Amino acid sequence: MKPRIPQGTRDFTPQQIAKRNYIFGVIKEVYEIYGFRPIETPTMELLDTLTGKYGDEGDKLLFKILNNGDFLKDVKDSLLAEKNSRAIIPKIAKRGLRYDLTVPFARFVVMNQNALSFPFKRYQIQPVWRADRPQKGRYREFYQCDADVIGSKALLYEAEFVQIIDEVFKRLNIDVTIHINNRKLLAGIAEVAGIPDDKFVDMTVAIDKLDKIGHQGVLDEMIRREIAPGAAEKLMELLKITSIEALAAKMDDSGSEIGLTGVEEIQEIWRFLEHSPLKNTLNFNISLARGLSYYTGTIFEVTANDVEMGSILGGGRYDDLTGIFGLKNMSGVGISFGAERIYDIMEAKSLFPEGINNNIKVLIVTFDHAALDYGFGILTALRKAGISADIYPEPAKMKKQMKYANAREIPFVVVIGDNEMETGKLVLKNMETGEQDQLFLEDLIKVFS
RNA sequence: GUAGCUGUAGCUCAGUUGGUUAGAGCACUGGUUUGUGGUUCCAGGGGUCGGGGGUUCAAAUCCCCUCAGUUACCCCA
Repeated sequence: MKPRIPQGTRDFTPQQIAKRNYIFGVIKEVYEIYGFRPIETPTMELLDTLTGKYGDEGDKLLFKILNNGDFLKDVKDSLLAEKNSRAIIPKIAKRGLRYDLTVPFARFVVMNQNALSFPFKRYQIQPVWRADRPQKGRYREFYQCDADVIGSKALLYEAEFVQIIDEVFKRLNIDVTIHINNRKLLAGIAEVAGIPDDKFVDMTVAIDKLDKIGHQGVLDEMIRREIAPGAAEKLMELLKITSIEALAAKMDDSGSEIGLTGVEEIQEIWRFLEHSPLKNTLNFNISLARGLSYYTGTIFEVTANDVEMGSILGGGRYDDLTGIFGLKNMSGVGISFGAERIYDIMEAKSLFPEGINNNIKVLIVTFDHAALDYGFGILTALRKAGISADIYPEPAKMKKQMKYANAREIPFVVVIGDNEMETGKLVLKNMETGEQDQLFLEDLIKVFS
């Protein structure tokens, strides 16, 4: 049987795990400094919880879990004969794998509201699953690193997230641009341009591609999406305004209340950050839209400078995420780091620091069975002293044991034979320099402590 | 869902206009050395050339179907 893994999934070697944990570690540390606490939710949710939250496209990308037992027993023959998968799925699958961490979080908040105090700040680093077509930087199983604060409309939290983003990428040594926009401002622009509400989503999908396909491309895309050419052209004119002040004036002139609110929100975030300099650039970007339909206010996105790569973080404010689960008036704002893409960037630019691969310190090699017995005692003493150590499990040829130490990138080897057992002085070899020392056990322990 | 590219040893890949017994490097095993690896030398095992069908005296190579991987679009982290 040929070993395989499902499409879009990956194995991780110890070296890769070390690097991933480094990224997760930095993100966690910063989240905790800003007062976020970790939660975890189950891998699977009830399908009811997930369906309808990500649009039709999202529903198709949900992994469903087949019910246990005789799952076809109660399905009517007529339904089976129809071959309508959509209708049959709820009958044979009541659970699905989580698609993101935000919807499970909303459910969590509603279910645990008595145990939480608001504003509630949580972070969550767990894998999610999407039955998407994999491609570069996109997988069917991947980790999200979310932080959200729920139960407050304060724009101070938006400012905090900007600081968090800045701090994380500063620590990871990646130069980024933090793009920020506001859904209300987009609504205002749509209003001024005369784009009807039912075309708003089409509009945002189109203008989100501005960087990629240019002005003409966006215009074509909007017309393809049946937005009136006149309105589309007016919108393109508005998109050319890049300063917040000019947009504020425009919204004021046109009497767009919602647009004005959007501008004011952005300006308030800027005020919070005025006296706290950032390392990275914070960029107001009118063409930033993001697909997710539940955002209602601020929208964030981060791109790495000097690297061809999609966004490495997304986020925003949503006013009514928990409403669907029966808890009204819970405004929240959150972000999600794209750990996989961050990993790829750091790998490509060799940004992982030395020494994050926490390997064992020393390997004991022996010449014969007597030495192996003796060596096992030494090994135990080292481990009791808290030193990460290993022994080659048999007195194989020196060459083989050394090769093994080398392949595992173990920095030191202790050699044990007749001489060492007689004198009690152990040979410690530095595998990098080739230098050797003779030490008693207690001195050996000191070297590694 | 649509389109392009790729499937040859455990891994990375060569294999010419179809032509004898399909190769290399790494990895693995054994020997050489015999108290020292990364950096001696020698030998060895391991392949239904993704699968099926077709053309041909002859197919890894050409054609068709199929499966898988991958990249791009849609959408998204």
